[in-house]
Amino acid sequence: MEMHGVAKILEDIGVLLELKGENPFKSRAYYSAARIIEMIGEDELEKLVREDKLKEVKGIGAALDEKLKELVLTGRLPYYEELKASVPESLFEILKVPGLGPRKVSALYETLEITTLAELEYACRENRLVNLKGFGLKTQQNILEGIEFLRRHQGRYFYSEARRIALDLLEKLMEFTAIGEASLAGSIRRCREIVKDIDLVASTAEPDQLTHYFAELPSVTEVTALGETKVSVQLKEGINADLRVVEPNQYPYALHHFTGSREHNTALRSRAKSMGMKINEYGLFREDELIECHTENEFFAALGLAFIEPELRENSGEIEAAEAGTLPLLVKEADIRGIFHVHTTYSDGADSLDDIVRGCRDAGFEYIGISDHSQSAFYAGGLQADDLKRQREEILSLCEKYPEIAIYCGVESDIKTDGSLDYPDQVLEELDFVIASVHSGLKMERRKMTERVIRAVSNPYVTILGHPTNRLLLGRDSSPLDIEQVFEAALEHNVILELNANPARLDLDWRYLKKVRNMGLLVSINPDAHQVEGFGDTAFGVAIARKGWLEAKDVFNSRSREDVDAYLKKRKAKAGRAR
DNA sequence: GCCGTTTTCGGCCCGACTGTTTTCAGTCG
Repeated sequence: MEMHGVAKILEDIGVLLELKGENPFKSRAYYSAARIIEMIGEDELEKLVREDKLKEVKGIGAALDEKLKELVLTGRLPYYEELKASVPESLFEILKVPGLGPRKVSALYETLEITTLAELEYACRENRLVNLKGFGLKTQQNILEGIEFLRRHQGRYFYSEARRIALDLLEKLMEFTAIGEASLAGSIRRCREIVKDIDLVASTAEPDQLTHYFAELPSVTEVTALGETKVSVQLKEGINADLRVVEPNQYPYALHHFTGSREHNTALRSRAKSMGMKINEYGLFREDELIECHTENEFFAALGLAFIEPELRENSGEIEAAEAGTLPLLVKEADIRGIFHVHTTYSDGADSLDDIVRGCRDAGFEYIGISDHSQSAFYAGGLQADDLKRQREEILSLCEKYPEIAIYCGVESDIKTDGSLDYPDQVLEELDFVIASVHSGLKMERRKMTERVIRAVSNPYVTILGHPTNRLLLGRDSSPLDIEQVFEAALEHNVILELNANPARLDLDWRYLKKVRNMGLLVSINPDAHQVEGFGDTAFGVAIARKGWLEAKDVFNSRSREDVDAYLKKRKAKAGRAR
């Protein structure tokens, strides 16, 4: 049973219980368990089940323990199947309509027997919602707009894109004359790889003017809510943005509150309560007395905690670590000293080798690793052994031309379906490094795919495993793969794992990184750049690395030129002996 | 359904906004 399968099932049960009007706290218990399973991972879950230790996990009680055991051991859960059979599956689609929650969806189902988006749209057009208790003309209109919104955008955006739009908004916000402080908040501030909307927090002495100023910005196409402290708008890019406005002395509390995550906030509030305090977006209180904090730093301190970086606020151990003083010193963009995984016009890159090297030097990096596609990658103009030789000669001359930067000659070799690489050893041994990546045959059976990747990782010439799961965000699921086994093999064979920083990949997922770090594996944050501008993607990789608790010492390309030189030479010598 | 240094029962984080109501339920974050 797949980990994300288990988490998804628990999540579904939560929704189904809500639809059936069950005790909302019961649903919450399932949602919370889904989160827990997501974080602990597949291996760990199975281990806990086999050792009968699942019940010791906070948030898993007797009932969930039993259900999870059944699910993991048999791959089935009749409780879930029966629950699911009692409610039309298409109701899940309807739940995605903004403004429709389980109660309303349930009412639509019970009274009008609406089960699909199409039926709902039809019922709205036939004016059937107007006289329904709890509904009205306005709700009906909102639902119609919501359906259209869903069809246009699935309501999900890449972090890179949403962040760019959000920063533009923030800039506009700062132009308001009476602005105090303002910041990005929400999932963008936490660096989630996919976001649904933009959250902003601002302080001002003139809240009324600010909310109207925001609602009237030129990029706003629709105002969906406008209150005294909150504005919700839709932007021309399709994405929604929420602004929360507070008084200057409330700012740090509000910033924390609207940064979330919900799970982090809930956990922190419980902690505050147990310490005799109360948290809301306007402050931290003991009795009714405000505990004064001027920054988020002071806010955490008042709760007996070290400052928790926004990226870590997912309630996955950060509060405990902040209490114990064991939070990681997260890697920063400035720690990145060189770049691997860069394509040139030799294969499918847009810039010449010379331009790429110069661009990398000008960006202030100490080294660059060139890795064009290998010969099987026809679609990308992969290099024959002769082309590689020619490229190597050009690199040697560029080394003389640009002595400030080390240029490593490598390749991104396809991993063929049997797990072998795309060149014979005599070709590979000439190179400074090799990135091995799967590019085709993505839908193999799980066991075969795992064997394939492990065989590649076991090849002594492989330095880095490229985009390990092959997922495309919002486009393609990860390849079926026993990733834990791949990690073990990488550790055994001293292979670095790529964190591919392309905003559509961000592969490895941050949820794996803490485990990777604890295993002692090295990660290389690679832009997979196809032009000079592509180096900028490295920042997205750093954001994900931070989210995965990585420190500079866990990141290969935060090492100095001398250290990387030594590492690659040693690795190469070892490969030669292994043959 | 979970949890307990007040508790094995009775709580469970907290508040804004909208639309439907005429005091509040539902949704959202």
